Amino acid sequence: MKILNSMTGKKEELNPLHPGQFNIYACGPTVYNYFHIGNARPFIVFDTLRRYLEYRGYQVNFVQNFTDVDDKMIRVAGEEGITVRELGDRYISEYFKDAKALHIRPATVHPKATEHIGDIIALVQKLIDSGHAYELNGDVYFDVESFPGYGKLSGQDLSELELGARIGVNEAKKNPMDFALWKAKKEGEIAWKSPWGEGRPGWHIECSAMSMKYLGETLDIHGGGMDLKFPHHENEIAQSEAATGKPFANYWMHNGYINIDNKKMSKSAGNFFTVRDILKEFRGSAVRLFLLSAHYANPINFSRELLQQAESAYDRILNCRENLLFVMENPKDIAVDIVPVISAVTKKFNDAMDDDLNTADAIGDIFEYIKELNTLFEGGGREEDAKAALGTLDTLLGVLGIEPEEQEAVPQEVLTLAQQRGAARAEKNWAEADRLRDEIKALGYEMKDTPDGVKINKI
RNA sequence: GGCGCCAUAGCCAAGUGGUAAGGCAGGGGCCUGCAAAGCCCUUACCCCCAGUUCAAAUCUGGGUGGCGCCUCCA
Repeated sequence: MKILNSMTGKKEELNPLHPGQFNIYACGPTVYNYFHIGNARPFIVFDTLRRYLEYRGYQVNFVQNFTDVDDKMIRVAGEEGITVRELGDRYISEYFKDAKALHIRPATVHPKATEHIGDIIALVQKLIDSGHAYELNGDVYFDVESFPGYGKLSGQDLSELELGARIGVNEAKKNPMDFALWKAKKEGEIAWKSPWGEGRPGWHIECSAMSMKYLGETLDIHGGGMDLKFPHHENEIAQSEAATGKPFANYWMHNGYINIDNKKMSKSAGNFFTVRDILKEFRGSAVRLFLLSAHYANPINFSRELLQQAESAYDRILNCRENLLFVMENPKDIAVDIVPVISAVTKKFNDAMDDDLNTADAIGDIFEYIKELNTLFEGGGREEDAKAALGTLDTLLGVLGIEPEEQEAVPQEVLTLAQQRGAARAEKNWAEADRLRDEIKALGYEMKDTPDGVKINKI
């Protein structure tokens, strides 16, 4: 498999550090609010990467953190009159609800910053001891000039950066680009004891401390949104590599933004849609189909119309599944040569995914497969063939996290009406058949008559 | 100012040297008592101008338009 490594800007063969196993770290949310669809993109992209690697037989250790203490957390908790801890607990639990609805599997570990203060302090101390960080009135800063590779991920040159950089609040910093590893407590703020007095961790250090704790000093893949490339990921590299002297991550992956009217969606700009709200109107699988319909690194525009298109496309998938299910329940002794079709789609799908996780191409392959199945099974078929076809379809959809939700059972009342309609049709009593069809529709169900029987679906 | 990305049909979107996947929407047809589903047909001067090449949507140079990072942000 090849992956576009943001560090080198090139597509590279993805080889794990340890055979058969991938250690992946992805930056998770700051839990001060529901997450929006833009936040959801990396969750879904890296969940899909993880699913694909597992499908290809790798064991994947996937770590995604929760940032549960920072300026925003403190501010919002203050506004709501609750503790930072309470705020974090609330939105972590809300995160899991939305994530589940989007079929984002829980990570192997979801570490919280507040539960790793000891690890963070140890890492900061190590950086001070090795001359890469310095204390200043209870704050601790990373000395960017002590790390020669600073800027290598984002392609930024330290001397150029200084031109554009805002002058640091703390004029005493050695370099304006020096960033906080530890922040001294301000009145009323949550704080932990440390060798430099009471305070709390800076944002960047938590990811270094937690990723290395769970995945080792060198990760296979580190992922996140484009906007984290600088400074967050740059800083993670500086801290981690300064501390260990080893490469921090072998591959970096960055997903593109979700835009509204071609402008970046962000909480600060106020032009965002929460996943919670979107899920009131659209199904999780449709949202996933929408997000995976473009390459992960490209920007994608968000609109209701586009989501509606994804909904229709998803219906096409569901219809195919239903048709196969129907064949399985009403088998005919007509052999379908399904094996070559299955191996062909599997190969095409794998090739697409192997090429830097080209989900758009992979989805196209699935739809081609669907068209083939619709044709092959049009006149019915054997149960085993339909079962094999459906199994492959579900496997491939599963890699993309497109998983049909459990359907509620059709009520007996509707089944009875459907039977009556069947009888009326047999007698060619069309008026009665139409009446029953409308009655079923009024109950929220849709008829699909076939020569072999009746299919019933909830609308 | 520095660094970087994008431009393919009405709407999305693959394709990175050999004359354009797929989905949605529209039109026509088949099937069908009706409806639904499905199938077939149909819609592209690949932003512009040069250049390289037997051959370019694909490579090079120059434009034009749009976006992002450099400051919390997925």
